[in-house]
Amino acid sequence: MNKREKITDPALPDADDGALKKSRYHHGDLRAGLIEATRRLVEEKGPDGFSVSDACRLAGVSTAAPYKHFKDKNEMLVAMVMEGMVRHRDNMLAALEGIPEGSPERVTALGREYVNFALTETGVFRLKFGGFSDRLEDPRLQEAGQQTFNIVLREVAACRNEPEITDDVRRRGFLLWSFVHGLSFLLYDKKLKDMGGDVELVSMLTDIAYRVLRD
Amino acid sequence: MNKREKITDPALPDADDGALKKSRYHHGDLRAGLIEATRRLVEEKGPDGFSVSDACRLAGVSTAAPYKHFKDKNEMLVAMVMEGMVRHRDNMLAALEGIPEGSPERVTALGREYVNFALTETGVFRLKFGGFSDRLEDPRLQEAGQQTFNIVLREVAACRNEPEITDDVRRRGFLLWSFVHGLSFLLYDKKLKDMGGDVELVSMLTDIAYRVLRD
DNA sequence: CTCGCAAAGTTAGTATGACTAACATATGTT
DNA sequence: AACATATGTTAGTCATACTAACTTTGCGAG
Repeated sequence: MNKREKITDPALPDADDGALKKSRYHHGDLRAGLIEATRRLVEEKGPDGFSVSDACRLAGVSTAAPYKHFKDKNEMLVAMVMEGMVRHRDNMLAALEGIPEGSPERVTALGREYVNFALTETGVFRLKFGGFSDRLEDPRLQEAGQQTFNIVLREVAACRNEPEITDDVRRRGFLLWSFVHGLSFLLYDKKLKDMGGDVELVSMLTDIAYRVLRD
Repeated sequence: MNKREKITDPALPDADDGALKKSRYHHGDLRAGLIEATRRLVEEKGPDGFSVSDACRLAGVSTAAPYKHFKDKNEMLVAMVMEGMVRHRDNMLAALEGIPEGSPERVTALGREYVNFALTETGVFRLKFGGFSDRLEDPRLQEAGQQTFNIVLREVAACRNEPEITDDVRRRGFLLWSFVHGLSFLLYDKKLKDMGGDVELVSMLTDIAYRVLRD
């Protein structure tokens, strides 16, 4: 899915030495490079283990370089999470492909993809929802999240044969969201395994969707 | 930014203020004092805004003092969260008082108290479940959480007229936990208000308990 | 009672990380 | 070609986690 090269091109060891050290003073697209480095490190070390210095080392620049592109560490994280949310939304939309309109399977597909993202891009997910710092409450992030939730609401409305997104639809959507959201956290924490549960994720999602979409 | 003074009353140095600081060379119970300071600060500044130095200032000791009682910052947090989990469990047990055995109201009462704790002691809750650092995965914390979940399982079993905690009970309990867990996160993030929802927490809990405990 | 030792504090110092200031180099109009 | 600007660097400040080595205090054995 993601084809990423090394962030800093190894930049061939200057075959013609003697000449001035002409090896790329400018990175090319450091902003993107830093976001990618941030993403990797957050996934690897966790949101609180991440440091700007590490990102700089990964990107191969000095520790002052990021501040030409981001106000501070927090803005780096916000930018990274923002990209993640876009992927999140795209993945959810893609998960709907080929499933007939108005069927509950569309809702469970969204749920599965939600959990999947949370478990795959744990760092992003936890930064966005884990209550890391109040500082991460950027309006653009809120907006992106809202858009994603609207996808769910649309499907719930379709399942309920509602032409509009009514309060009832919103309520059911929120119930489903709560469940899937909590599930994401608990599965990451391995709570299911801890209690010796051998429950299948899909059957659980189907179960809850059935319960919440009915009546 | 740091306008912090000592919180404890500077007057009456010999008075036992029972708070965080004693004026003697030896604190008396610095371990407890530091845990309390940690709790306050985590609630105030958030889990990631917390610093050992701040806790020391609050407790009125030097920045090296904590290391006579805790291995490192992480152990301070673990100790603090541990105390929180005990409160959490006690609160949930207390919430059951006076509600007839085997009634679904007992389950919703547990849910209400769960959410209430998450919203009241946000810092503790997020430290435990927000996925801060893997380092916080102390077996004693896992154990404490398991005990609390067992309270839920017992009530679910009673509602279902099961003498034992069967796989079915465990499954339904887990569904409920997921929901309430996710709800805790979303409510803190104010997602409900953001979507213009005017849904009552209690009615929502009753709703979901009804759906999951039935059939 | 007091002696001495361990527990519990202290000060001073190291290492690392976030961020800033001042300087250096590349880049793209014109 | 030249300058303005974007983008990068080095060097330094400040805060924090943690350690080392010293000091004070409580307390138990003789």
